[in-house]
Amino acid sequence: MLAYDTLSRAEIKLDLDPSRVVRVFVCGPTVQDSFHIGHARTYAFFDSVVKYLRIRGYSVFYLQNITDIDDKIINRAKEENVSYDVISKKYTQEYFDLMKALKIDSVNFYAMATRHIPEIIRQIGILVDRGLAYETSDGVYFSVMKFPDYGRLSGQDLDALRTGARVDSSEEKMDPRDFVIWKKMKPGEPYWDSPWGKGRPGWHVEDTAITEKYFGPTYDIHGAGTDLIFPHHEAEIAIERSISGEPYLARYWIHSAMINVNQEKMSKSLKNYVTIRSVLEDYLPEELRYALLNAQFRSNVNFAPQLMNEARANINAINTLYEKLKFDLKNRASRGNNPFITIFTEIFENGLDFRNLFKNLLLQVNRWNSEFGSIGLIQKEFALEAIEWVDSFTGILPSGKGDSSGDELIALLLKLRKSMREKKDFAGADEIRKSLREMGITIEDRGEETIWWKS
RNA sequence: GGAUAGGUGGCAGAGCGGUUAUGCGUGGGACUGCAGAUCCCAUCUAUUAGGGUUCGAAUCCCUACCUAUCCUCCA
Repeated sequence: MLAYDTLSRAEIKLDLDPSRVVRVFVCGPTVQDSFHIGHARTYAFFDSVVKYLRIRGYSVFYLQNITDIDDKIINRAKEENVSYDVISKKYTQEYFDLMKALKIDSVNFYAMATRHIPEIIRQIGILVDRGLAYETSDGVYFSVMKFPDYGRLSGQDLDALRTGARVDSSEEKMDPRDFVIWKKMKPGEPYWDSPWGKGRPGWHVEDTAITEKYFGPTYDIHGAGTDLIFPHHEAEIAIERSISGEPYLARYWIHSAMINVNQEKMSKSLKNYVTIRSVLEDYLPEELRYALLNAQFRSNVNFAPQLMNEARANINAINTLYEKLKFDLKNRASRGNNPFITIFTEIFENGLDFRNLFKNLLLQVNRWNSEFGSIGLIQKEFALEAIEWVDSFTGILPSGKGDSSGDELIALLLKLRKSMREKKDFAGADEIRKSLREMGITIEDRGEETIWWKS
């Protein structure tokens, strides 16, 4: 399986040991505000990648952190005049609700930062003891000068960083590039006790403390959005190597690109922030997943109406064929070696290429449709199985409304409609079709019989 | 200014030295009682600009211009 590795700056073969647990860590969100489709892209992508690995027989432990203490959370709490954890709990819940809605359910464990304070303090202690971090009046900082490899992952030149005008050079930091690993509390702020006084952890150590606890000093795949490469992952590498001596805390670094709106990255100041919730008001979760996955993961995706419309059209085409196949294959039989799955596997593993996978699925859907009347049951079995296989990790088939409580009513209505059509009462028949449509039922006349499904 | 990706038809987006991908959109047709879905055909006759290498370039090299992301919290 090939994938682009940020550290190698090349597409490389992922060498994973099938006899051991594959350890995957993806940076989770800071629970400070509503979540947007950028979050959805990153988490849907890794959700599908992990599910794929599992399909291929790997046992994957997928760990994600949740940053539930942070300046932004504190500021938000101040604005709303509530305790910080009112904010963090509210948005943690929203996050989980949205992930569920998007069928992102492959994470084994969500690690809250505030539940790992002892581990964080332990790591900071080691860094201070070794002279790699120092204390000031407002916190503890990691000294970047002591870590010559800083910048390796992101291709940043340390000297260029030094001259960069936008680096925050305030306070008593020895070097403007140094990053905070412990923030001392200001009056009224939440705090935990530490050898450096009351305060809270900095962002970067949070993740290294968590991954070290569950995975040890190294693990297999570290994922996140590209915007976290610098300084966050750079800092993680600096911290963990300083502690463990292992070169890089993860063997492979996979970063998914950004979602843009009007060709610009979403941001609050530009007011081009598209929330997951707002998209789900108009589109199915599966349509969103398709739209977000349907790109090479290293390419920025511009979010526009056409993107969602295209997703809707394609999802509909796949789903329609899927329903028709299911109708024809009431008694399923497993056929073994499915040639389509073999092809799709090869396509996908060439760079985790969801876009190419979908493209080829669609090409097949077109062929299956055009030959629908003439292909045999075995081919239909293969087709159905192949579609389900793709869905099993991409999650693009509409789940529909699971309950079958209305099925009898639908059958009755269709029977009624059939007799109306026989009597040429097309106005009445169309009225029934229209009502079913409003109930979310799609029907298709096929000679004598009419098939239907929920959509 | 530095780092990293790019600049392909109305839009999205493959191809990475030699068969004018593909999807969406649009137009026409088939099927249907009709509609949708589906299928067929077509359309758009595209490769930022200028040099170069080559028998041959969207694909390699040079120059220019342009765009996005990162260099600050960020998925």
